[in-house]
Amino acid sequence: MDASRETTAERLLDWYDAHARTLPWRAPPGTPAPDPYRVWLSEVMLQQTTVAAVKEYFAKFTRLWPSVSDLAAARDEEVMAAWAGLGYYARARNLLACAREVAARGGAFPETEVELRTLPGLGPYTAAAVAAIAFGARAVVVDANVERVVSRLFAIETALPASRPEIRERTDDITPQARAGDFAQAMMDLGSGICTVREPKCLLCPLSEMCAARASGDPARLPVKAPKKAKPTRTGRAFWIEARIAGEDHVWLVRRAGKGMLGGMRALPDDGWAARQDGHGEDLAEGPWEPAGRVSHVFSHFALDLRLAIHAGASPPEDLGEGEWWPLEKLDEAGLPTLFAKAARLALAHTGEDA
DNA sequence: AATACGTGGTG
DNA sequence: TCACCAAGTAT
Repeated sequence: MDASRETTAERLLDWYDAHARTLPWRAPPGTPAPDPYRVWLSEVMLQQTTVAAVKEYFAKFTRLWPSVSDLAAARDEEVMAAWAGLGYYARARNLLACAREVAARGGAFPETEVELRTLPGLGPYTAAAVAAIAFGARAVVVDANVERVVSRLFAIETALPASRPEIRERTDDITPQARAGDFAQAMMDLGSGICTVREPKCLLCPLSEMCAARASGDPARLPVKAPKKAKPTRTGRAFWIEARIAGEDHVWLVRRAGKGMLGGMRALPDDGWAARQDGHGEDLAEGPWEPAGRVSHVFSHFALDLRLAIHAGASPPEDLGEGEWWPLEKLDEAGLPTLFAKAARLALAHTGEDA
C-alpha cells in the first residue's frame, strides 16, 4: 500500500473519530465492537432502508428478543408482525431462518466473511459489513454510499451497475488493514451526510483534496446511473369482512403465501392482484359488497390502485377459506403491511368505527 | 443478467 | 407534488 492510499483511509478515520454519528447499534470509534447479533440485526434492517426508519424497529426487536437465541425461539407470526411496515419482507423471513441456524450452532455467529456469506439474507454487503464491524476483519464493504463516494473520488464515468467491479477494486485499494469496520462506517457516514446525492458538502469533506469529481467541478454528476424503468399501475380489490363474535367486532384476516409480494404477512383477503399484471381478479364470495373507496400504494416495481369492498352484514360469507377472525380492538397488533393498514383505516373511517 | 421485492424521507 | 432513493439479496 503506497503513501497516498494510506492517506485516504487515515484522513477518513481521523474525520470519523471526530464526527461519527451516534447510533443505537454502533460502538463509538475506538471502543470494543458491539454484540454481533446487534450488528447483524441492524445491517439486515438497513438494507435499502433509511436509518430513521430502522431506529424504532431495532429498539423493538432488541427489546422483544435481546439475543439471537431469543429471536430463534420466537414464532414466525410474531416476528413478521414486528417487521410489518419496514418493507422487503423476505428480509424478515431470512432473518428468522438465519437466527435459527445460528442458534443451532450454539448461538454464536461465524466470524469470517466466507462463512457469514452462507447464512440466509447475508449477501456480499452484509457479510462484509458484519465481518468488519463485529469481528474486526479486513473486509471490503460496498454499499450505495460507498458506490457514490468512490465513484466521485476516482471520477468513474462508467454507469452503475456496470461500474460495480471497478468500484469494488478501488474500494479494496483504499480499505485499511486495521479498523476496516470503522473505515466502512466512516464511508457510510460520509456518503450519508457529506457526499450526498444532491449538493454534496465538499467544503466539509475530509477527502475533497483527493477527489477527482471535486476537481472536475461537478461532483453531483457522479455516479452515472442507468435509466430506470417506468412503473406500471395495477388494479385490484380487497375485502373487509366484519362480524360480531362474542359481543366484539372482528375482521377476517388471512396470511399471505410464504413467497412473493408481502409474503408471510397478515392481510385482508383480496382478488389476487399480486399475481396479475392487470388486476381484475375474482370476487371473494357472493354477498352484498359495499364499495368503500380506494387506496393508492406504490411498491418497488409497480403502483397499485386498490378498491375496497366491505361486507358488514350480520352473517358473513360462508366460503371464506383459511383465515382468522381478528378483534378490531387489537387491529394494530395484527402486523398488517402498509398497504393493508391503509385499507383498514379506510374501512374503519367508512364504517364509522374510527377516524 | 435482469427482475422481484416495500416503505417513508427528501428536495 | 412527485420522482428519486436508501447500510441489498435471492433467483
